[in-house]
Amino acid sequence: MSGQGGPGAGMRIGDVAAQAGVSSRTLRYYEERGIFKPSVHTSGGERRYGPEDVAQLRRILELRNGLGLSVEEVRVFIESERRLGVLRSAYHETERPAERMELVTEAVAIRRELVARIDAKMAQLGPLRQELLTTIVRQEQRLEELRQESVSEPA
Amino acid sequence: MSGQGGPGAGMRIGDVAAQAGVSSRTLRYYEERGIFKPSVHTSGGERRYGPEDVAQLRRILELRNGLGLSVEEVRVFIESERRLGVLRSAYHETERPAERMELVTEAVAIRRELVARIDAKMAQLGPLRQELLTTIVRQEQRLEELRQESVSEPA
DNA sequence: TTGCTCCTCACGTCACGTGAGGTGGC
DNA sequence: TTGCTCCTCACGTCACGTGAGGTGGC
Repeated sequence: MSGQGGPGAGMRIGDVAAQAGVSSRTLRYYEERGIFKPSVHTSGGERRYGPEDVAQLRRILELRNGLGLSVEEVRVFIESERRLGVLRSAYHETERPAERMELVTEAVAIRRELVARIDAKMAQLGPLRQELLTTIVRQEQRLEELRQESVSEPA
Repeated sequence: MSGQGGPGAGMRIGDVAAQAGVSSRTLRYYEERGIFKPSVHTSGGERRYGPEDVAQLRRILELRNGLGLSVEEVRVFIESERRLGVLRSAYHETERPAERMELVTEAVAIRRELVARIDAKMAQLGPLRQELLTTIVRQEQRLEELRQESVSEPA
């Protein structure tokens, strides 16, 4: 036992937030909205986050930053992942095939929709990037011209 | 004169909004924040938008949706484009080379930063997309298995 | 004991959504 | 004249930001 490197167990909210590039307030807000809670609260009332919590947070921010999902949309996705985890651990036991098929079908639909969103976003980003680069190249040529002018005609 | 196809000149706010996939409120809000105003107001106080306005709006939404820029960030970008337009039209007249170089340098910097943002976003989206697809394939295999089960073992 | 971070209210802000009540245009 | 859309307040909401005032832990 021990060798955990720390006092209690898990990281404090400020460290988790800083590492993820968000504020402590954001983590508390996510907890309030039911999408991200710490595995442990200390007796003094402080939140402590384990490695799985940190991984979960990374996932949430990936969906938020990359796809611009709302907190509610993230909640639906996380919920679907959680239910699939339950399903996997109870693979051939309690659940009836019909129920499992329903869950998996729903999960596939959610993921398909996310892929569609990603594709739509990338279809926007590609041309925009290309256009910006073209403009940059053109403006750098203009800069070079202006540099020549300001040398040959100083005042 | 005339042959414009419409009564006054330009589109009404509801049509512009619907075509762009946003609400009228959003357009009024953008006007309030100084990033998007109609070229004409009718005597009755209604907003009328021309084709250049529609193109401008498309650009704004591209930056908002694709990159998640705030209204203020969009304003800075639009402002930079506007000043470059002025610069271009007054190419060899009023502006001194030093001023022009300053403006162009600033514009290049803004665009470089946007390209960097796009690259960062695409670097996030690619792997996420791949992971979702992998999961989808795996879950569809599971669905097929469950289908087999529900046939061979109906009750 | 002193800092530092944490805690819970609670009000502020950004980007709109959503009526309330009234006027303009085909 | 009747609908429909437009107008301006103005309050509501979502996702946090930002102190206010107080407690916990190295």
